[in-house]
Amino acid sequence: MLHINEVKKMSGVSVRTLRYYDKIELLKPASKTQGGHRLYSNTELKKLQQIQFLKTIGFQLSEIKIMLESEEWDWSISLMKQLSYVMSEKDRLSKIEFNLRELINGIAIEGEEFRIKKIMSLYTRDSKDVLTYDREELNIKNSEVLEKLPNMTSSDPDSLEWIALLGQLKKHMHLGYNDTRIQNIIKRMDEKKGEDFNDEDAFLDKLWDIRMSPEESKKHNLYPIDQEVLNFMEKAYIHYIAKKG
Amino acid sequence: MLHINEVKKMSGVSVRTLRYYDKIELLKPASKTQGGHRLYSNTELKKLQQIQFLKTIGFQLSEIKIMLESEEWDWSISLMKQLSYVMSEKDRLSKIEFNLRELINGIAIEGEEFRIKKIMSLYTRDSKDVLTYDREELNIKNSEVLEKLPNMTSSDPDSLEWIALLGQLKKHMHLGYNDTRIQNIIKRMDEKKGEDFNDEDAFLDKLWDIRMSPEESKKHNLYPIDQEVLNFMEKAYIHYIAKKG
DNA sequence: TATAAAAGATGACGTAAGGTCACTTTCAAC
DNA sequence: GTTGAAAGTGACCTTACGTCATCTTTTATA
Repeated sequence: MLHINEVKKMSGVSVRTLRYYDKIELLKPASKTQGGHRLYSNTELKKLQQIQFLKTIGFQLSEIKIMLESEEWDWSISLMKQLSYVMSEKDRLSKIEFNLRELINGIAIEGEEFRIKKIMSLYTRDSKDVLTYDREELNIKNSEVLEKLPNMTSSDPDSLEWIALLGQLKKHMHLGYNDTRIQNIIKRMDEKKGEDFNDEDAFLDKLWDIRMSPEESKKHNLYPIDQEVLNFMEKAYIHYIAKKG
Repeated sequence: MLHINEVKKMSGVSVRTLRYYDKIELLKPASKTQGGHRLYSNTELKKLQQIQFLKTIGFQLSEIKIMLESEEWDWSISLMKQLSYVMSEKDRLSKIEFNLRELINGIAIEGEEFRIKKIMSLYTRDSKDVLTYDREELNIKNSEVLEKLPNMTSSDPDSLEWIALLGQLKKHMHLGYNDTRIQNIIKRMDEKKGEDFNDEDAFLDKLWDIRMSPEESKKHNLYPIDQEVLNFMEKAYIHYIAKKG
């Protein structure tokens, strides 16, 4: 027979938790001393481990209680239920992750305040399902970019580099287009532009050429790049070519 | 001025919730009638939508309150923190999903007997060790990541470029270290490494040198860079240097 | 065997974000 | 002025315990 503290040491479950399980009748001690101290046997230890496991796969204590009480429990059904729940949760988190990355990259390019407020106001209506609303918005705005969207998610490293490079350009813009650092960034941009291997580059070239037309830039509003940065990029690029050439 | 029920209809937020937000001083009505009925203006509606959005990306009300109260809040840090939390949650759910599928398949294949044997053995034998280890590992991950965050916010375009470059390396690793595209990426890495301008680069150099020590690489786990990629990077880099002369 | 210290028990309050009653007061229309 | 709808407040409920505060039992030692 084990005292409550020994059970704690063997299972890692806190004393408070054991008393709580006793109270809600999930796990009662095998017996008690005359003075009322709880005593546990191996049977209870095993059951405790079952509880631990079922908790880690996401069941609530009330559910676990029912499962362990009834001898003939249909495990497969509740496991399937649990699996579908876990999957939907993962899905939800993926959407959140997507939104977060978009926001973070937006900040990297645009700087703090402006972008945040802009994006937040994008989610104004039915905030029930943010992502579907988002998709619709994009659909309406520009179907062209939408086709590229699956490849253009911010977690794609190729696109990410463009975002990073543009962000650095803005960050160090104050150094002037002739600065070494700026010229290096431009150089890397040019080199990356030169990689004309896959189909994505049609889009990337467009991004590069956006600087020519403010109207075009409005069409590709996924990561709005303000005109100032684009103008600066053009200047710095010309300078780079002149030096190089 | 809008009555509370009109706000509900426009925002989808329950009346109880609005009263709750009032009580915790997250969102106070613009004014009240003589009788004490809450009246909201457009300003409050907008703020409510911001709250809704921040909630959908997983922030707690207490955090949202602080964010909206302080004028110049460092959004990038809290967004990164949130992202790292979301990622660890996804990770946890993936492990649960794995366990669930294993159990379900076991039942499907082996029938009744399986559930007793497998489930029992799963938690009696080593599940306890596995689980506690698991939790601790996650905790360590989180705290370590948080320490690095101030320097390593990937909303900073400089760090972002490193992440993007490493990501591309991984993505195109299958092409082999001698491939033109790979060599181009390595070239840009080398060039960026050469930019030893500001203080952040101490960290970036470390990132570059991580390939030497697997233990160090574990410390910088925000965007886990597996050893495979690092080894590949080393090979490709050696090749690049050799070619370059 | 007396006593002190450690271990255990019990109970209350707190957590996050509200839901759900129960009861009272105000608003708006007639 | 009356009345029904809408608004107000307050209390208790939810999960799975953590954290005191106070009291009792057990155990070790003198």
